[in-house]
Amino acid sequence: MKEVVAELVSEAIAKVIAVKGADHSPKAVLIERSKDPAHGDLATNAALANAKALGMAPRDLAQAICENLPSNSPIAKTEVAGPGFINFFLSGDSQTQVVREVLAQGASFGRNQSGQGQQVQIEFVSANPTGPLHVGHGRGAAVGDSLARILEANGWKAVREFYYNDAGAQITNLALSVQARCRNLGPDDDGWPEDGYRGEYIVDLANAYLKGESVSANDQSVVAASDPKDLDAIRDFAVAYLRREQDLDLKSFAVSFDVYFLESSLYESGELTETVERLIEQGATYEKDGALWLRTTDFGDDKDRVMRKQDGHYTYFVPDVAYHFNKWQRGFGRVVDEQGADHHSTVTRVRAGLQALAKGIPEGWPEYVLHQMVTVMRDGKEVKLSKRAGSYLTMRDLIDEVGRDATRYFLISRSPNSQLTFDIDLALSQSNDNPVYYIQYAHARVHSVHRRLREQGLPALEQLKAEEIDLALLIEKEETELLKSLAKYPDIVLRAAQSLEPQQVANYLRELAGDFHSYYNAHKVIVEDSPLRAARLALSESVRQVLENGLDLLGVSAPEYM
RNA sequence: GCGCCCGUAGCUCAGCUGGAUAGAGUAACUGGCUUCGAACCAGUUGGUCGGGAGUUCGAAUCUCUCCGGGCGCGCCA
Repeated sequence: MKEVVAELVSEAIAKVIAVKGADHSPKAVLIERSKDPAHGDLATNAALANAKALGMAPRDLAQAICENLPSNSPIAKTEVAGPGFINFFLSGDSQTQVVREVLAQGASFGRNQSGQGQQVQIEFVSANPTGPLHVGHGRGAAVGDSLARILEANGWKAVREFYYNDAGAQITNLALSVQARCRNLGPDDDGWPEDGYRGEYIVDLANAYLKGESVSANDQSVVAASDPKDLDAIRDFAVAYLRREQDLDLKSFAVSFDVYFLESSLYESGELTETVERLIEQGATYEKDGALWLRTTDFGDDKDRVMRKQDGHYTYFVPDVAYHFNKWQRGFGRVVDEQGADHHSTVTRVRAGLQALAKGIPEGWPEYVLHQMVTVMRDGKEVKLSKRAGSYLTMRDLIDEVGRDATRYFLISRSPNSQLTFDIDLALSQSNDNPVYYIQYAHARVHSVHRRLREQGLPALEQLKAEEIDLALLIEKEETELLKSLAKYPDIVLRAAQSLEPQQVANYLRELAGDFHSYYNAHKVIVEDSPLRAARLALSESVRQVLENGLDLLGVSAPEYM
């Protein structure tokens, strides 16, 4: 409807310009939804934006535009207001039409094809297999998975990928820590590896290894060799063990991946050395102080970066570049990396490496969504993040205590750009106050209306023919508000994808649920008057459908009972 | 010192490409269930949108600057 009005206004402006004979190409017409019902349904600032160039007073131009609008259109009435806004009052039909659209389209209402079926890869979580997933990973999981769902709703074909570092120094450190535990050493004993992992989970891991347990993760099965001297065996077992733990956490969060990519595969395939050689060939590197440097300053970095250290090992970002080049070669024209903001310094390096590596890779490829820190509060005090198990800092404990839906909603309802405070006491003691229940309750309420209808032997919505539903009967203030809110949903889906901001969906759903609760308290759906009942039933079911569609984009369930 | 993010009601936060009196939740107070589920609703109180300057018909939103907080700035990953 916005598009229709925008078109009409553009044509009207063109006519005004033609009449005046002015040499002016009008600015793009923006139509927005009015916040205040007194300002109609839609409004435009077109007159304000074009008045100066046409040498007209804004209000006069607004009047002229109104006079040039066709009489036969969805616009029932126009008003010039304030400094020169034009307010549009739509005909009743055009406002209630959204209900028919929702009912006809069902789960696909709000979805669009702007992605044109193209592939987009979303890499997220990508935790190193050196410990359990913590709350920060949880935020990445919630945001990344929701982004994938939102892009899918916009016609993209999303591929979810998890990259894990199973090859670097941190993994050696992990293996040494497990080995030390196998020998009954603690973090404060002599012989404990420097910077070893101190968490209690290392003890469990060591015991499992000594007992010869077998674990499987990502279709690989590893049987523990039980030999404390065999560091390679310990490494393999430890990685598989922790990968399995992480998978269980993610499963309980209802997050799954299409591809697990191993850093070690870049070494095995030779892609890592090929990448380095290619960068050397391209003249993007130089030797200095016994190290190999990449000229990242050519691509906006503030200093060049070491690629290969004096000891011959590559620095961490070299596999990152090789990995992303691999993504490019796999044909992903679009890649979104969801990471913690503490990784933001790698953005410039990875992009610089890719620019140096091959022509044709866009400068802004890959895209990044970096979420800010999650701080955890308990007893009014901040709990410092550490990988120590047995506290609420692990993702799984949080899910067990607060529930999957509440945890996902909480982690997704704020802009990734903002720091997030997860108050454990609040989440535990007052979990009913979590907005997710407010939304789910609205959904369950519509179901309860349907149930009630059945109990009373009244015809269900699906038994009614379209002509038996007269939406013109929806004239209450709360009904008008609901109709407007419903009509917004497709815009929200589009905008959430364009800005890669899932919280826009979360905020919208809270508003829609609030509008429905207000309506529900003010008016009965099941009334004696059967045409009115039919219309209200159709409206309520539309709300339920949109709540379900929106919750699905967040990975949150839409329960029928609570 | 440099880069990125943030600063809106007592607290936690929305605020879409700049728009017409700045919104929720929570806390405090007042009302509303023999009537489709009160995990709800209606209302009251509460704000120099961190400070200042600029651009604009119009700024919480854009620009500059200062202040405050977080993260990152390694031949660690």
